[in-house]
Amino acid sequence: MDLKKLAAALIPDKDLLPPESYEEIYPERARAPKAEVTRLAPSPTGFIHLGNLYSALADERSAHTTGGIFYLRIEDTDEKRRVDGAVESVIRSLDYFGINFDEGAEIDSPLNKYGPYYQRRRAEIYRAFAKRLIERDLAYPCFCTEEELNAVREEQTAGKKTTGYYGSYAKCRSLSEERIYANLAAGKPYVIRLKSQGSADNKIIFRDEIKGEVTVTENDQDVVILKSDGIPTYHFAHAIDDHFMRTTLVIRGEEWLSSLPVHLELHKALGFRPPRYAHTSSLMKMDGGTKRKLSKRKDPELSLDYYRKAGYFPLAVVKYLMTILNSGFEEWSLKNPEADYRDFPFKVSKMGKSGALFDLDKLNDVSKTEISKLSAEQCYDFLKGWTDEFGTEADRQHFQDKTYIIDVLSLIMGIGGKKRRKDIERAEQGVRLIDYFFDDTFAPEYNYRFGKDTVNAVLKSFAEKYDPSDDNGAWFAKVKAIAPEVGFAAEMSEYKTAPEKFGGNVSDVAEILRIAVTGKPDSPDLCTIMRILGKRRVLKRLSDAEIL
RNA sequence: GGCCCUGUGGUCAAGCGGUUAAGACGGAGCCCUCUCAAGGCUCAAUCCCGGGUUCGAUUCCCGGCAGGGUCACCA
Repeated sequence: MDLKKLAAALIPDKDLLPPESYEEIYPERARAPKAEVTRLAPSPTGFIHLGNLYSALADERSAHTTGGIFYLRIEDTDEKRRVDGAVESVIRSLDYFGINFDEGAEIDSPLNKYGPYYQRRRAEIYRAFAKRLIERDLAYPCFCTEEELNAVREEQTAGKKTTGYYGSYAKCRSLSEERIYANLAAGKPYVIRLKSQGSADNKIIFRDEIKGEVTVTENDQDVVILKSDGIPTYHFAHAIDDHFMRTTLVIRGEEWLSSLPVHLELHKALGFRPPRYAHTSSLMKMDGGTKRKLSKRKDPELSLDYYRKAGYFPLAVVKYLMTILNSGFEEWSLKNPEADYRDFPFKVSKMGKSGALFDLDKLNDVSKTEISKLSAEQCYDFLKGWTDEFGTEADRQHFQDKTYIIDVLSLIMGIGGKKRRKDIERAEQGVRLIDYFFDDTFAPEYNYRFGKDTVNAVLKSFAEKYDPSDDNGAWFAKVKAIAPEVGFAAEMSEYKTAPEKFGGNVSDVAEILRIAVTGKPDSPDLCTIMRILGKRRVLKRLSDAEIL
């Protein structure tokens, strides 16, 4: 059979470049020996999720800790799945979490010399190589219909055979020249398949950057490389793109491990040296009694929007992911609390081999400590950013008064002091925590644990003694002084030795005042709260709180 | 079902033939304290099972079992 003629008939494109020329068009990158070139290669199917972020972070860190390049390639070979605006959304979402590309689709960079970065725009490259494969008898046309393929699969399943297009099941592999041209003349649609040279009897020992030595079966499947619309499949596009974009390290989910033999054979057929691969274990979730991969449909916590809405600090999400990515990160963070996470010596080889369960408690903990490190200004910006988008009208109103909010936050969060409040995981909690500092959202619940006479006596007595210029010591001395007036112990030690002799103690006096002023039995330092609220408001709240 | 990956406390996990089997989150308790928060201290809790190899296996080998993944003209 005249393969050159066949190739020309199958891929009649006029001005395809000779495949070899691409080696010069996309030369090896000048880079330091250890610098990694990595990529994120999403299909533009819509919104990016936590799994993507996780993977992107591994890519980005691998590139940037080695002085390499991290680029964005769009795998848009499946027209049906395309969603408008998806690319911008990927870039924006990642940017929100502080992850940026050096190069690639929609990235404004002088480094963009390996594009186009959309696979649909690289059609001629794939077709040039497919043509070359046909000429070399490493690929052939297949006219099988979906029905025929399904029938074969059913037969294979029934006979407990390996499913797929291989060996004697690969009918079109041995089509006669006449038959091929007749089909072509009849206008039958066709795909181009790889003519596999492998055998399922052979094992390949492969070194994965995460899993270590992996034993896989050699590929013997005549996989489709060009679909009937002339667009490549993922497998084919991956081999060509990662070669010519000079990717050194392909980091992808472990669901790809099973198609690794295909990729290895494709690289061989194409005459490329394969990149190094790192197959990451996936994020899992506990469902019922068993673990399962986090799912886009079922699990809202997979969506990145979920974290934005809930008001997690973006850096916290990233750091949480870092703790899963490299377990040494957590210990390192503890030793270097002020350090930028980017200074951590990230290594793909240190990534866990087994799928980690997504742990909300841990995320909450990381988020708490990140928020507790914010300056008053940063805290204000963070909370304001959240209220602008997700808060109530009242919240937005409150955040107009920046100086007042900053005073409140400094107190509530303990900013500047030695004791930082460290229980705010999400912006929303922080915003709700300061409601009582505003008259319109002050919603007291007067749940006193003492009777009317005691409560009113405490309230009245304090109102008489109250002087806004008192410092903490003077303020507390006054609170103490009220205790004996209502039969409470002024000293805790005194109370502890004989609790039955008193109706209560100083902390109970403080509790009554606290409920009156903040509307709740718990709050930060009451003295400071009163100072921020101001005399007029304090006195009003004290009298409003009396039991009638 | 075939093939592949994984298997240390509830969770994330160090560990690479000899350890009292780290640490973190979560849980329980105590202390401190005007309450909350924070902080300090203490406690409970782990090597999937069975065979080997070895003086000695969590660690190496084999076999089970369990969980996950994958078997498309989707990526």
